Amino acid sequence: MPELADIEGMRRTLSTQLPGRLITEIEVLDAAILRNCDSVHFVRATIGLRFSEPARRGKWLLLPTDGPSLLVHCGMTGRAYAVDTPPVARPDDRLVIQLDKGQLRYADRRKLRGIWLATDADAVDDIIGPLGPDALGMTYRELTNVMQYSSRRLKVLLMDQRVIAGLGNTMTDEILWQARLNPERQASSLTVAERRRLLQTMQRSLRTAVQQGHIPRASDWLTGVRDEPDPGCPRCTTPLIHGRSHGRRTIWCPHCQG
DNA sequence: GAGGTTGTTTAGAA
DNA sequence: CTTCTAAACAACCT
Repeated sequence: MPELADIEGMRRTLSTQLPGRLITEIEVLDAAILRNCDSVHFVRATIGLRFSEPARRGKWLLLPTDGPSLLVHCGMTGRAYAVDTPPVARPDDRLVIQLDKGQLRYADRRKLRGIWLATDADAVDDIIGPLGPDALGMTYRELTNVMQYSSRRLKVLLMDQRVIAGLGNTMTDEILWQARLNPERQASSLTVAERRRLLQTMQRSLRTAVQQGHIPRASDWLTGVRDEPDPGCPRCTTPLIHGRSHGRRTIWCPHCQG
């Protein structure tokens, strides 16, 4: 589920539901997702708070209130969403925040990350840690700054949240495929034209994904075929290469991305 | 049982 | 110093 576009989709939806809502009750179904406090402290600290406008930083979802903020990181399988009426219980339900109208829920199968409570802006920064500029709306100057002297490989650099915030494994493969750039290239080896192409492709594909509220799985995108057993390139049908960058699955077309 | 997965952090090697 | 690798976290799928 969660990369920039997915998180942005959650934020956009929650921004129509959450502002002004009052927390009346907390149901901690699995305390393991509370990362910097225990259930008792979390309940005591949050009941009576009123939500304001949700925000996003990279893959972090920020849920501010008139008091402390809830910081949500969905890991690989998390999802934060609001409902009017309680849905049928599911095994991956972790937290239910009862509101004066409806519920805010957090579901997460694997629990790789979770929810932090931040008392003020400094605590927010401490918990989130250093983040590069957000991939959505990144400028050419920012991209050049992080790339021109880096000897790291392209894909690994793009996925480093301290360098660029928001890109995950799936979108990074997609952007590099659309821009016809090999993920193993050294970042500093890109020409000005290639960097401009990378930036334009990144912004165009991210905007499309954000509009849909999730990463598209279109047949003319790499995302549409990457989970097939024997995928061919959607552009030229050449069998795609499966590799590994920084321990992560990496897929590219040996013809288009040489 | 083995091996894989949309994320991040850590230890240790090169 | 920088960069890379493997493993860990956890839970489910094939």
